[in-house]
Amino acid sequence: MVRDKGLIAQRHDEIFRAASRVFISRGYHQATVREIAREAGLSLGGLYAYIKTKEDILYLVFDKLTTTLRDNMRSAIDGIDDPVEQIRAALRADLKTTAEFQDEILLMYQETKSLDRASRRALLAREADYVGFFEEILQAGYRRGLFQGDPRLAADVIAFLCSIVALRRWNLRTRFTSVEMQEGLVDFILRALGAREDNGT
Amino acid sequence: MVRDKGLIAQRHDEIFRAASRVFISRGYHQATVREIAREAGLSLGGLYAYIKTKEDILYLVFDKLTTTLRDNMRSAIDGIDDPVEQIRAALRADLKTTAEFQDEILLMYQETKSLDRASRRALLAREADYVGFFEEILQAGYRRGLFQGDPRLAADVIAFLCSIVALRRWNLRTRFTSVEMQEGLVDFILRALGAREDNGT
Amino acid sequence: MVRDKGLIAQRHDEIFRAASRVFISRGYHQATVREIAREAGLSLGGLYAYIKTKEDILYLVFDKLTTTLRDNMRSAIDGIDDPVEQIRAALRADLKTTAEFQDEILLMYQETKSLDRASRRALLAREADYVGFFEEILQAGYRRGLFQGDPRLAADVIAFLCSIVALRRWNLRTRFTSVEMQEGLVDFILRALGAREDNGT
Amino acid sequence: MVRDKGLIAQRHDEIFRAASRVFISRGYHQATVREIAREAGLSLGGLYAYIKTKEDILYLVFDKLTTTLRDNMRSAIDGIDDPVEQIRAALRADLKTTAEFQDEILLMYQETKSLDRASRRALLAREADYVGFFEEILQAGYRRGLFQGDPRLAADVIAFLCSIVALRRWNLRTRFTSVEMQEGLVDFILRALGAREDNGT
DNA sequence: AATGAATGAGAGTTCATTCAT
DNA sequence: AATGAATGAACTCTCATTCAT
Repeated sequence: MVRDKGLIAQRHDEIFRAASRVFISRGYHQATVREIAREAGLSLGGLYAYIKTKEDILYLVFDKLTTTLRDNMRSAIDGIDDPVEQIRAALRADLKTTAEFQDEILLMYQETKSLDRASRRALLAREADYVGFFEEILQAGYRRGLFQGDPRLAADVIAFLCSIVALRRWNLRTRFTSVEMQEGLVDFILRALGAREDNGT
Repeated sequence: MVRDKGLIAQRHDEIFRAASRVFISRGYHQATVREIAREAGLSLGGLYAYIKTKEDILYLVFDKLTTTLRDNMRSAIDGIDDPVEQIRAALRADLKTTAEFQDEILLMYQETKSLDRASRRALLAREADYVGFFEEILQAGYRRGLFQGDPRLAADVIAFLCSIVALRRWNLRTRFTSVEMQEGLVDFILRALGAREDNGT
Repeated sequence: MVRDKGLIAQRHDEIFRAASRVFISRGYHQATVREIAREAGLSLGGLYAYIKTKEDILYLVFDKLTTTLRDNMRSAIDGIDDPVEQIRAALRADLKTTAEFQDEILLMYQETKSLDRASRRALLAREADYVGFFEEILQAGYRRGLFQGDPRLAADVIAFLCSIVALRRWNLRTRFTSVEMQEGLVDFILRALGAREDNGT
Repeated sequence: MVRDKGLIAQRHDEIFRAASRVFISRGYHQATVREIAREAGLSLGGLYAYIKTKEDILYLVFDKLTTTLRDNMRSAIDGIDDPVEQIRAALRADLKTTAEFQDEILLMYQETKSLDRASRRALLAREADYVGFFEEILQAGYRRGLFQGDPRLAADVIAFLCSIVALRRWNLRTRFTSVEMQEGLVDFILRALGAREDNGT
């Protein structure tokens, strides 16, 4: 309905931010489109000029989020060669981003099911890609004898483990500081990988 | 409304089973109380004789589930003394139960937020108890020098990691068999714990 | 808003054509003003410079249509003197025009009710005028003893009967060719009028 | 949703009556389901226990109407043998019923288009059946040499002509009494059919 | 103790119309 | 004279819950 590309991008960003807040505080089903419109500073009809359905808003939120996660990950491992250092950097980046967007990530675990088939598939494909980052690093290290165990499974496990920060926050935050948690997790994972220093041999 | 205790227990069990099926296949919000009543073989009014709100049914489902998980865990580690063997048994039990109730566990992660404050707290307290099983074992092993790292954090991490079976099934089941996954996870975790054989010294 | 009379006439014609297409294919209520604007090659605001409400567009369509019907009728009977031949010519003209504008005529029967009181009255007055064409011919023939029955009622009946082509197309077109239908109707009506050749007496 | 068959039949009848009134006075699109519910003495949700969509209500109205028309027609020609007398009886019955249900019949012409494809087809098939009543009579008379012209076309024309009472009421009622109109139409049609008395030869 | 018809608040969505640019 | 983004009232439909029977 609205033609102006720049305006659409700007509004989508506003809607993304407003919807994230509303979905996080009320949940997808409890949230009303009216609330999102109000939070985004739009009228109800105005909001509907930029989306087709309520579900579209949810997808918009997830789309922005996964794009951010991927970009953060990419720049974190850029320029590092040693697989062990890459894994360390990737883990820290993931844990940091997960901590930053813990509400959004929790939302994603809770509400991916509310997307239609096509959107859900698209989203899960992105998630699988994300696991791919870890897998590539692990495979490279494995070939050089730096890691133990199956690198494919480890990639899935590691990617999942980082989300503990978001999914078990209710429990963790009463027991550990963020630093304890992040360093503890990195150590845990590096031990699990049997990581040894790359001495170049 | 209904007084007969035995009847209440029996009906609750029927409702639990029916509601699990309906919530799992349709999601909590999409599921209607009518559907649950029909699936439980009760009339709508009849169902309301045993519950007060729709949310009650959700809590009932989670209550039965967490009870089952705890009981399974208890009997799994019963009679084993060596902490490493205990952890191994606990992990296998958890992974097995998680695989068996993967739908229910996924539901619990997705819909705990739909409970009211009090029910949510009660549920999370049970979850924390569950982590306690792992923690006790790890503490015992740590005191004997069998494990590395912080046992408190490790307990949380391990308990969470087992739920990967339910939460990332969409990805894992296309890449691994259940046995690969379960054995791979046990190995991964034992390496992370730096587990060494208890030689009694 | 727009002052230029020539421009107004031209735009009205474009709007009439666009709106006819849209109303016919989607129905008056289903049609949106946006669609009409797009079909007319105007912007939404642009369209509103030439009409005041959606209903105005409907009236415009009916106005153009009834004007065309009346003009066609006038030129069809122009220059014919014998009432029987006049009736024959009028019928053929009406049937031909009705077949040509069957969609528009169907629309008029369906949506006249959607006009406001004043517009509806104006439209029905034109329709009554149209019946007048037939009545004048019949009255003239009746005075010369060429027709039987009440010429006033016959006029209404005949005018209505021609619209069968538009209103019952769904049924007729599966059973008759256009020529069968048109000739059959003319014969039917002439028999009903008890039409006899004007032998001048 | 509601199980009780008797109750469903009774409510459907109430809904039919209420909806007829509302649709006739406001038109299908202007009418709201709330109005229909109120007019039927039901709550909004209560109404929806007996219908699935607003369109269902429209179909219900048309269904009851066409059933009534057909039944009236059947009993009108029952027991008459002479085709001319049958046609006369059929015409009178049709004109009488059409006059009685003129609002409903006008509504049917206006709003059949608002039904979905399947319902529309079902309705038009009933209409075609109705034409069949006339056609059978005409064919029988034609074989005995009592009528002129194509009986198939005549059947369509006659069936349509009777609806003039409903479709052109706005014009006719200012010019004729009901009796004038009905008798005038019967005469018009019998002349058009070239009907002659059946003298048994 | 059981039934299921009834309630009505509230949801997502559409679209005629306006008006700042 | 033209544009199209914005408005918000109004619509259809759903469903947790109640309560007369």
